[in-house]
Amino acid sequence: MGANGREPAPATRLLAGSAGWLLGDVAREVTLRLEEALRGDELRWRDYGVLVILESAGPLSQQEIGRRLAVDRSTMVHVIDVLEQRGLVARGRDRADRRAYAVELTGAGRALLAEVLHPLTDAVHEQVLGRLTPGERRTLTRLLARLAGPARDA
Amino acid sequence: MGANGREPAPATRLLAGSAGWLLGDVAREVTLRLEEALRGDELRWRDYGVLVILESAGPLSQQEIGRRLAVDRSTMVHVIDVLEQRGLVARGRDRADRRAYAVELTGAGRALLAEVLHPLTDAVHEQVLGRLTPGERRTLTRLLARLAGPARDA
DNA sequence: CACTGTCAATCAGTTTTACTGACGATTTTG
DNA sequence: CAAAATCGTCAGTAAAACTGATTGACAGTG
Repeated sequence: MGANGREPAPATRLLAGSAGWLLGDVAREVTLRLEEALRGDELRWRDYGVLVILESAGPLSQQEIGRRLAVDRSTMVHVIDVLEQRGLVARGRDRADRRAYAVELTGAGRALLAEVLHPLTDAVHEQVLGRLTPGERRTLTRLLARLAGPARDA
Repeated sequence: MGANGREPAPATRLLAGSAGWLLGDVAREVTLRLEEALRGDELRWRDYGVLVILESAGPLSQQEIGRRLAVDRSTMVHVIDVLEQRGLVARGRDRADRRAYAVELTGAGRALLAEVLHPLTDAVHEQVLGRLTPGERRTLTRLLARLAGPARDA
């Protein structure tokens, strides 16, 4: 898994009024919990990410998936290999560009997401975000969406 | 550095109203930019994390630092080795428990933080958080602080 | 005080993981 | 059409992290 084994403590306490550090702390915690929740299904955070992206965006090339997850193209080869062997995704050919695959979710992949993975990860998010009221949560989501938005200079 | 080389795109667009995913996206971007900014000083994100923690919390054992960063104790050995060789931290002995080190910042470490690293990372945070108004930024910080707070069940 | 169990740091060895550079096939550009 | 760029792949390499064992220190037991 991650590293330590035990529950992580925040990296900053006093200082660090900086939202950046807090962001890192919270994200690290979410990632650790997510990895733990997914371990039973022999999936890593990144595998789940691939499935979620395909679910929301439809068929994509391996590189495009990797770009969205900040994963190298050569690494994506093996990631998709495994998911394909487990029948969760399929490598179709992109008609417009025969160099690229059009990786897409299979029915089994879609079903696993709906019946197992989403409930699992929703629970994790609930654990972490549970301290906020629904209104606060909406506010947080809105602010983060602004930050995650497109093209922030270069 | 991270992986891809180029600018990362958000992992989720449509779906994913879930704050958890957005959090991951934004944190990933901050991390990538931070790594890039620190590369000139031959430091990784984690090294900077060690220095920041020591600056704000005072001398700590290697394990405690690792726990706060979710880094394994055996990995911390080498991390501190390098920082010590560069004269940024010093391994003192913990008087109360002579099994543990009391790792602390040196003057050089403190100076590097103040004169180089903090300005560098502040700039990164500014790039990413720049889309928010000061008021929104305060709100975000407050919400994240609640999430990063102590003891969220087990 | 000898004895047992625990814990911090370390180290050697192993495993995992990620990147590099090159390649064929294909597309795009000039 | 020739040249440059792109997608996926793979072999080799480099780096990073974990495992288990060891040493010295601490805490509690009888």
